[in-house]
Amino acid sequence: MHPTDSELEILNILWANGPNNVRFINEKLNQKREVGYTTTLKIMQLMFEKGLITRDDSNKTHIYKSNIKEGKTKQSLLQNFVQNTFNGSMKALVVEALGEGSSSKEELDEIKRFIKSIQEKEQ
Amino acid sequence: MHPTDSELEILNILWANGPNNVRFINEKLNQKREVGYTTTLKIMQLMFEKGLITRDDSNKTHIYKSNIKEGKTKQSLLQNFVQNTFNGSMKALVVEALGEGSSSKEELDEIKRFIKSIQEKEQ
DNA sequence: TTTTATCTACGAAATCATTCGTATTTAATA
DNA sequence: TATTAAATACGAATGATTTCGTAGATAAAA
Repeated sequence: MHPTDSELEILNILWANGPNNVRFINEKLNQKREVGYTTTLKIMQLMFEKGLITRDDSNKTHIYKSNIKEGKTKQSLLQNFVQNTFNGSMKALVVEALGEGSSSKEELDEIKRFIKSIQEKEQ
Repeated sequence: MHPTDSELEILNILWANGPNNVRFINEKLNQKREVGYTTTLKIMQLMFEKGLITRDDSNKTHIYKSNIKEGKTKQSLLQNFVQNTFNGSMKALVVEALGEGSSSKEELDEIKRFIKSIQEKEQ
């Protein structure tokens, strides 16, 4: 089950900050863009119904928690994106990713260093 | 302007096969999944209105042609995906892409060879 | 020329994501 | 206790995407 963009935004906040209430999430979201409180609440309620998140409702203020794994989720989203956009070829994606414009020079260097570290590890 | 998933499917066919009519696109789509002819037609008409594709309507059967560049489009989609999913870090994406499960061993090797070729070219 | 096949145009329904207003409940404060 | 503040629940509107049926136009075939 794939989260939508809005749901992913919320999941990212939960993954980075751990379980939290709606107000916290909403404030984090509002650091990026304007969102009404009840909008965030509604989306999180729907996410709860979908099973994307769980909640502790033993207190007035409910505490929400991600119910799906960050790594698995992102890997699945990536898989899906590669399928749709690059006909399933991860290489085509990497070619585009390492091509001009996509990343800063610093990040490119960092990526190359990472690749190198894999290669060394495996030999 | 970002194409939707369905629109991207159609664009991919146009990019790979050049200008074509609705029937051709629809048949290609039906090799993957069942889609009605008028569904494909409608989507392409909307794509035309959005300016994603152009058409030659001098004959009864209209010939449609992509109006956006494959490379630019995919780069932009990738940029967007990286922003939403990996907080803008292309490295985080590559880490996930080269991680286990995402690609076959063969493809991984291919990617590594590609990376190597870049590194050699730049030094 | 009449019939048949093919294509476009168009409208409308179904689904989904997002948004927010209002009502209600609960807790904290005066 | 009475008031205020904060939280949840819920319904409904909006807009976008996808789907397809039907009607009408055009060309090809009989």
